[in-house]
Amino acid sequence: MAGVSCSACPLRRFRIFTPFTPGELAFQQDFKSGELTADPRTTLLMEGSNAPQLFTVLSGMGVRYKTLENGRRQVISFVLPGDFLGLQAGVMGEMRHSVEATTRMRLCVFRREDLWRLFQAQPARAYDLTWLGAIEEHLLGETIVTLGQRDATQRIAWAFYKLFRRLRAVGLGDPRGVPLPFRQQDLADALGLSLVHTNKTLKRLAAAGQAVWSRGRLELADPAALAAIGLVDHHRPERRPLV
Amino acid sequence: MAGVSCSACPLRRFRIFTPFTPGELAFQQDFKSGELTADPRTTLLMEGSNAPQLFTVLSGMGVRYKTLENGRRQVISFVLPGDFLGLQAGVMGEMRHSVEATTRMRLCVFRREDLWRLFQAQPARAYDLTWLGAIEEHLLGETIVTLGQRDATQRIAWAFYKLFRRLRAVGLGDPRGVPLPFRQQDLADALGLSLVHTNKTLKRLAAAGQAVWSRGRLELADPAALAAIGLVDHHRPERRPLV
DNA sequence: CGGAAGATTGACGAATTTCAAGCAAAGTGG
DNA sequence: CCACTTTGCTTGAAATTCGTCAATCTTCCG
Repeated sequence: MAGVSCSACPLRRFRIFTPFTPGELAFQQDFKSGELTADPRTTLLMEGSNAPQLFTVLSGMGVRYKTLENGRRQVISFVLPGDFLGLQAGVMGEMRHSVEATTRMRLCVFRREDLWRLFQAQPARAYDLTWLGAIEEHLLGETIVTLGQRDATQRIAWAFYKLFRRLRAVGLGDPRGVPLPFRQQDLADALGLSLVHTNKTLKRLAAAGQAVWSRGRLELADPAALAAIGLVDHHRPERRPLV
Repeated sequence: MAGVSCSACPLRRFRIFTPFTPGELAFQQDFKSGELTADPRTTLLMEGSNAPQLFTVLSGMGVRYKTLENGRRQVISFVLPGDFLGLQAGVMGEMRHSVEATTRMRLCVFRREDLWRLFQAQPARAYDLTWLGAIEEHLLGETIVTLGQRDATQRIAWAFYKLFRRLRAVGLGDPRGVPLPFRQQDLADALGLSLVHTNKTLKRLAAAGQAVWSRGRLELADPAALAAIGLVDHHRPERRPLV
């Protein structure tokens, strides 16, 4: 699976090769590279934990989620290559949601102290980080709009379109389709729908020839048409020139 | 209405008294103080605009919202004293949602250029800003969980409890209740519910003696009980010591 | 081959939306 | 000060989306 170069990490200048307590996490770590590999199902960050690590996703995918007392799970967002993980814990002191690897993932690891040193010594990089945060905040805002105002078909169309664009932007897939290694249950939990209703809506989208998602691959006949169904708000966030 | 001191602005050292084009916005501005007053219904930031201003809310309340092509509106979050507005535009170049004043508001104004100068010269303040961003991101994540997994009663209980806590934290109201000058329609749009269903659910909460919201004031008999109904995740974000 | 995880389907019920009025409070102009 | 208007709140009934239950099927893997 293609990925993102480690040179894309906002903190790359401050990379520190943090050894983990052996067995502390089910990670295999390559100390030479400062990278880390996580197997599918591994919890990278756990809600309530005071994780001292920050990650940049180099390759692989996962989910951020939160579990309620009543057992229901909400997937807050899908984690794709290029995403930055742990800023919340880094800055608030504690994760308020969990992050789990869906596929095998490669990650670039930093320590929390690096974050503060970054702000002191590399304002441009700190600004980049804030930019990443704003992008993420924007995505969460759009997700709120989706959960609040769109019906099942629109939600799925919206999600498919956004995932397609995000994945294409990091070089994955081709103009016809992208890898999407999640379960229907993950999508249902992300969109606030039941598994059954998600399944039936998926079926309808496929029957209509608009989107086929099977065996971990999402194929879109006409992304623009799907965007229209999902009432997608077109906007390409661009890096704002400093000043 | 009580408020927040301007000295709480993360950018206070960089305050610049930006004169607006007269009549450009329906604002009354006090040039001497670098503050700005917005009347109810005034749009502070508009979706799609390239607003050169950033604000800290000193007093008053408003809503962030986004309107869909189909006319439906989603309130992304309620804007309370102490909130920072416009970071998205400041860093992404364009607002992706609008912000409207509900009550009369007092704001502290900055220019976008100040943001970059802040990162260069005041790393601690830049860090504060990132901290604010992380808090906001956390709130949006919780909102997603609410819209995705909670039913109408739980959503309203959750919203009431969170608003109560946030308002109390900035010194508004008293242990029995807080000012909440929004319309039922605003709450409905924030929680992804219809006005009718919101109204009936509010009625039930009031009849059960759990929360009474009328004439702009929200009274909670027992905040903890309401939190339980709303399955609220207890957590008090604290300022993380640097390093 | 057997087991487990995930996908699929139909039937039924519950939560929520929409539609359609009517009511109350607060402003506005004469 | 009073019609008149506007905005927001309230209520009932009908329509619908969506969730739950229960079962079956498929795929994958050891």
